[in-house]
Amino acid sequence: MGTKPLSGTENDTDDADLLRADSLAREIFSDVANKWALLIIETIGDRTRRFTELRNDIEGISHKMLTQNLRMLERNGLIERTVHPTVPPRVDYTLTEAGHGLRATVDGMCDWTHRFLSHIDDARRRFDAPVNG
Amino acid sequence: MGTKPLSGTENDTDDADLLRADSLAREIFSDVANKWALLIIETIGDRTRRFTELRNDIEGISHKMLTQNLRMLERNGLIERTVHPTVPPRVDYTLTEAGHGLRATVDGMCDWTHRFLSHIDDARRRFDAPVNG
DNA sequence: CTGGATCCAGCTCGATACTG
DNA sequence: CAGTATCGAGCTGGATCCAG
Repeated sequence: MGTKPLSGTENDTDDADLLRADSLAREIFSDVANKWALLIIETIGDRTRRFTELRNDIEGISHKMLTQNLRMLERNGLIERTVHPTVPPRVDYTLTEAGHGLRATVDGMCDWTHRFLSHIDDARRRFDAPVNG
Repeated sequence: MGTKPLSGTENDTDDADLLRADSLAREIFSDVANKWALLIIETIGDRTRRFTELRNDIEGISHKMLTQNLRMLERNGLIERTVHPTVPPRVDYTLTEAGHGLRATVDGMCDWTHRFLSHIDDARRRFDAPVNG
């Protein structure tokens, strides 16, 4: 709301148009539309999570990818990083308001994934079917 | 529906859990959570689009990436590919029901991007601020 | 524990050429 | 127009080491 006209009459690609027209929007979209970023956002959720917790909970993510994406998300103001000056160090990550907003859409995507899971599985099998004669 | 328990009591990462527990879900998520796939879904929208139209409308996408992602989306049953046996050939792409479902969530992400655009821009500037003394 | 830096194998992607 | 195949530069990402 606010800046966006949102005609809604017959323009069926308004959102995509905005991504096309605005290079900053496109840049943000590119940052955010990757599996590690979305998985991190989703995994933090409502909680306060520590680096190692995330590392353990996100299967397959490497130290480097986690660090890198965490920095990127922090830079974009999607997560907040709190350093506790203890020893050993303790660093907490939480979602910001913007982060929670994104999380809502990722929730939708997770939901979608599970709704169409078997449908997609079928489609794959059909597509991958041997070209037997 | 069906296979998903969905407690809803205090589990704040149920969606992420499902992505973690189910390797197929994770695989689908990984396929779909990339910028080109989402941009293609969003650009097709409600319309019937041709290869070259998509190529022209999605700024920065290469012939190869478009082909590759189109195949992947078709394999997952998210888009339908229709070949018209004319000359020159004409191939139409439309979203399937599953594709439209995904599109809805991408719409949400586009919307989010624009809602938090200036917020994110600010956060970036703060983060990138020169470490002047 | 957190995280920066480096090394390098492997994959990604763009360019190009070729088919129907 | 749509699509496949190939090649090579460059980026990605995992492993590892070091530091606070």
